Amino acid sequence: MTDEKTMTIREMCEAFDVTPRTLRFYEAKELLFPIREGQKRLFTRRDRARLKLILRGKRFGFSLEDIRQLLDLYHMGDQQQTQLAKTYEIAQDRLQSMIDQRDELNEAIDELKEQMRWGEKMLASMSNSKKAAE
Amino acid sequence: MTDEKTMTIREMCEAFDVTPRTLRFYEAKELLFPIREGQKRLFTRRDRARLKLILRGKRFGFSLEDIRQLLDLYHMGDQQQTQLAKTYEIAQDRLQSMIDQRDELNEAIDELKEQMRWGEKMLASMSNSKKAAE
DNA sequence: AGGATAGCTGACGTTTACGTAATGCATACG
DNA sequence: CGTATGCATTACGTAAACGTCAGCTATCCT
Repeated sequence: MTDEKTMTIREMCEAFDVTPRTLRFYEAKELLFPIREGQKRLFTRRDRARLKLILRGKRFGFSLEDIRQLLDLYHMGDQQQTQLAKTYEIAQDRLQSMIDQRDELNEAIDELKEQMRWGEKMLASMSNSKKAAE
Repeated sequence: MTDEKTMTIREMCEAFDVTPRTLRFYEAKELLFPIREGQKRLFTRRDRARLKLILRGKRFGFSLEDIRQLLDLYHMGDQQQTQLAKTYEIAQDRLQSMIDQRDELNEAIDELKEQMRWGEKMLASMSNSKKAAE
């Protein structure tokens, strides 16, 4: 057993800094599949792995629906071949868009740095002329 | 005059692949400032530059409000010093978050590639056992 | 003059991703 | 035994970012 301990909803919330509402919402949208003990949710190692990917995907600006499709790639042990192939294609597309996004991000970073150098010069010259006026 | 030609709302829409509603919405939110000829909007070179940055920001997952603040950095000729300094700070924060995002994106790309190699192996072995069964 | 075309202003509708009560069950605690 | 605590389910509310539709103008064309 590789750390097959389950967590309550509160423990999850503290561990990942989300609200209970968020976790229940993700379950409703079939992004997480906590098991039930009575009526209580118990989150497994698998749920934790998925939640980590969900939160990361969100930081990249992907929608929950986008993320849901990608998640299958990380948990496809029992899939059919055709389903797996489709998932693989989706993953390829997503990978490409992530690479594109990274490249554009690099460009944007360089441009912003450039602008900020300009801003520094402006700040410097403004504080100079202010000193001269005193 | 450095290409100081204005564009109608339709021309903008085709050039940037957005709807008129979007452009009017951005104006209402003070992201764009088209001049008026009668009651018609005329978009300037400045608006085009800003729109390009807006759309890019959106692809990075920034909110319009985030973007609005950043935009000031690119068009701060007539600002006061204090205002400029504040804008500069905002830009620094944003730059850092973009760098963080890029780094995390690189990690995610590597992980996804790894998963896909695994998926390829699965696909291969599944098609093998299928051939063997025939 | 009478459309067709392009743009305008409200104003209400929609989707996404949750927030926020209101109400109910179950268990632990003094 | 009562109550406080933790989690549950409905269900309605909300902010962001537009979509959509109705009704009004100005202009150009024949």
